[in-house]
Amino acid sequence: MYIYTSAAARLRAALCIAREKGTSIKYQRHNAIRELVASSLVSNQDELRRKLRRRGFEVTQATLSRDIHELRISKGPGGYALPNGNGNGTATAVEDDGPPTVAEVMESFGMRVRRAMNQVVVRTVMGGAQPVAASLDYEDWPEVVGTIAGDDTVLIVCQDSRHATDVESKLRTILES
Amino acid sequence: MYIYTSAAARLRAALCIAREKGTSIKYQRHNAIRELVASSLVSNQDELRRKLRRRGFEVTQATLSRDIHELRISKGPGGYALPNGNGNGTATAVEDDGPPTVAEVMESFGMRVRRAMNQVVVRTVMGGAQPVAASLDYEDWPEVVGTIAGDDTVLIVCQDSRHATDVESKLRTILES
DNA sequence: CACTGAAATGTATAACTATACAAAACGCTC
DNA sequence: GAGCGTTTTGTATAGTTATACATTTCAGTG
Repeated sequence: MYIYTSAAARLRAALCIAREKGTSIKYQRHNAIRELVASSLVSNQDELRRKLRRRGFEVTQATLSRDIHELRISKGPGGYALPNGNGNGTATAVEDDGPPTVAEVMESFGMRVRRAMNQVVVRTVMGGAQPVAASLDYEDWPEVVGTIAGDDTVLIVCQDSRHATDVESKLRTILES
Repeated sequence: MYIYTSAAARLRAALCIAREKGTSIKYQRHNAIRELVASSLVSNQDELRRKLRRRGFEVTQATLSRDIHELRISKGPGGYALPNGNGNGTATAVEDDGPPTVAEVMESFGMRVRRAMNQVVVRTVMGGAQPVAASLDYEDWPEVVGTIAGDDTVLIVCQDSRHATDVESKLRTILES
């Protein structure tokens, strides 16, 4: 069973927006899928479902199977991929209001979260560390003393172990949605 | 149950040919798969299995799943497809034996190893930090929570001080050997 | 040749994806 | 709002792919 009430509410709200903008909710979801597939590793449809849920799209695996077919997305050794080469042309029309949130970039790039003492280490897809660190810096979490990012790893330094544990669980919640 | 006798006979015959040509039967099958995938529509692994059987290769779906993985073939709306664009160039020397080991890169680049609390800092020659960190990530040592690399310094975050000491000594051993 | 470790394969099944069908939501017209 | 054809979605399940484990084959070595 799913949480029908909140889902229904969310759907209605989303539909309201959709009508105002003249775009269907399905079309918006397709754009979100393209974005996720292009910028992060998506290994199966259930993973995609969880990532979409964090963005407000709550659908079942069956719907995603249909979406993927309609978008002509293919699956290979590196997870799902946009159609051949120019898979971007249609990917536009993505509104970005200000810097992305930690939740957003973690959904897109985050892979693993681990803690050691007062530090938290986040593994991301290649090139994902900088955006994650930037969003953390921007949101300015009180537990976080500072961040350092390489190519696919972010080191988050916290006040102490307890705060690190808090940060770890917050990030892990986002990731596991 | 399958017809073991004829299968066995065919295998032996094929192996005989294989030896003469100096190529393994698996390699021959891989080439046949590439050819079929490139020139005809293959929608699933069972179809591929039947097509291969006509060419004298009698294997199960499981083996084909492994072959497809090794050949880095992807599946999309148009059936299976060879890897990215130049699907042919790779025809030879497919299996590379992965990234270099930590030992190899440390011998090449490593200069000094020091520890502080649960962290280990490795100094390398200029530009050596990334390869060292990459090999550490690849080998996925259990004591290591994560790594971050600059130009000539790698920071290795470990579970705790004890693990960091272990890592320190392992790296130092490589360096001094 | 017997033994040994590595590589390749088959079997059985878990994991994942596609689809038939039914229900709901939509966009119309009246 | 009621009626009606179309579109979208969920449910249940069939279809497809990946993988743990066991077995067989292969290449060396003593």
